[in-house]
Amino acid sequence: MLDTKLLRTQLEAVAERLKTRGFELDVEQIQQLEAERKKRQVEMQELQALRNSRSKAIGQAKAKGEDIQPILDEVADLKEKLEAAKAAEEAVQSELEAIYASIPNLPHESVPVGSSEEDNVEIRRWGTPPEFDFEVKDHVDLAEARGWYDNEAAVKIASSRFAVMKGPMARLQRALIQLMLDTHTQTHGYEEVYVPYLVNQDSLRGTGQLPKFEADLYKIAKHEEHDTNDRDLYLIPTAEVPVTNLVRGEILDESALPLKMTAHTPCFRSEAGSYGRDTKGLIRQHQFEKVEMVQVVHPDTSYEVLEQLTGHAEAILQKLELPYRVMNLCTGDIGFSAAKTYDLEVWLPGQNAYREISSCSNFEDFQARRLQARFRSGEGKPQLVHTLNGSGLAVGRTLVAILENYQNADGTVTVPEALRSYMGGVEVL
RNA sequence: GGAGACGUGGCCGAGAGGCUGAAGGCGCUCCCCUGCUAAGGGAGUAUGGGGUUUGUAGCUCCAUCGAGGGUUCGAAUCCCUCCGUCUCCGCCA
Repeated sequence: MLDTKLLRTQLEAVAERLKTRGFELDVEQIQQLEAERKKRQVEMQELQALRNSRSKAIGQAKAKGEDIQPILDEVADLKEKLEAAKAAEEAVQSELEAIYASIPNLPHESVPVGSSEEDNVEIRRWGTPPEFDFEVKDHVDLAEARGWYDNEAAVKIASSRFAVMKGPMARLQRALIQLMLDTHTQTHGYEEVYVPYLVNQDSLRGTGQLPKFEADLYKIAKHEEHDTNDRDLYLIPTAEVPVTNLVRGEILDESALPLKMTAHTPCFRSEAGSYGRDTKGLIRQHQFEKVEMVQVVHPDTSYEVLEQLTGHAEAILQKLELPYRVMNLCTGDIGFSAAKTYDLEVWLPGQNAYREISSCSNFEDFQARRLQARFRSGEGKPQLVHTLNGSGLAVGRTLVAILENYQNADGTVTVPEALRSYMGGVEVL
């Protein structure tokens, strides 16, 4: 959520910047509602003040043994008036809140202006795509040929876009998770955390998945359908949700910053609206593994930290010697809550293309405001923190990248050096 | 899953319809006293929002005693629902 003060005082400028990401803000409507809000709120509060003072007077009169009937007569219709004023105020307020909750974050000035992924700017490349003197297979053909990947079985026990993996491939995925977690904890200074895979609505609101993106989430109905669903839980679409929500409602001591956390979790996405894209293989699944990095930092440092965090994700690709490039997402392509995002795209020989494998974002105080995640420095007022996160990395896609980049003519796969200790020393699968 | 107890500020803990945004204690901050240490005295110490102000400060109003509803002129206090914690029993990895 954006700062309401900013929305009140610099609405035009905000609308102007939001335009760069293709978002049209109805300035006039907001101004109207704000004026209405102000009026209603003052009305309501004045009535409340009157009620409070009269009620107090009744108490005092009673204590002195005086007749309270005159005061009671005076406030006879106050209750009804107050209720009406309250209802009016709440109506405007919730209308405004709904609008504010749907406004995306303002892009940082270093974000290139553009309308689609075509306009993303390549920052750097690392590594060279390997050359093969045989016809390369994609990860599906390769893994199916070895009996490692069984799409039919997944469809049978669940549905399409789920995976069944066996033997060395399943183990390779586990090895990747271990490598990533060990690297982030041992050399990048993150604390490993274990978190719930089901979360409540407050958590999803805190990180911005709700109210706008409910359709992308799997919901677990806890009660009968006719029951209220406030307490329904959702499968996490990313570890970002439970991990970032650890600081929801907290006032941290400045010395506790930065908070650096990493977690491996499965992620669940219903991917409504993406049918027809990446239907084959592991690229786009309803369930996939991811190692996530989350940082909660002092506002002054967040852009510096974004560079570091991106570097931490890159370090994994470098360890695995997978060629990749770093993209600065343009205003039209960054996510709802992000002020700036770098995507890491890994080279996939099977597709002859770079594909997203990590997304590293600075949310500034956009998430923190809704989370009410703050810190206090000295005597000062609590101040909102900045939050960041990045995949480090999407494990399923890393698995794809390894199979495809390390494939051999005979259908075997060489194990990257960095993974061998996690694979019992095996060099070739 | 069953039965009971409970949920108050940074922490402990009183309060049982009005003078309570909340006694007292601990902690913390500042000031005074003190040769050092120890001790003592005083003051302060929640969060969000609105109005006023170009903005800050200030002033002022509103809200918040697990959450949400209700009763009442008035609720931390009474009633209901939910969430959570503890104890005992049951079950389970």
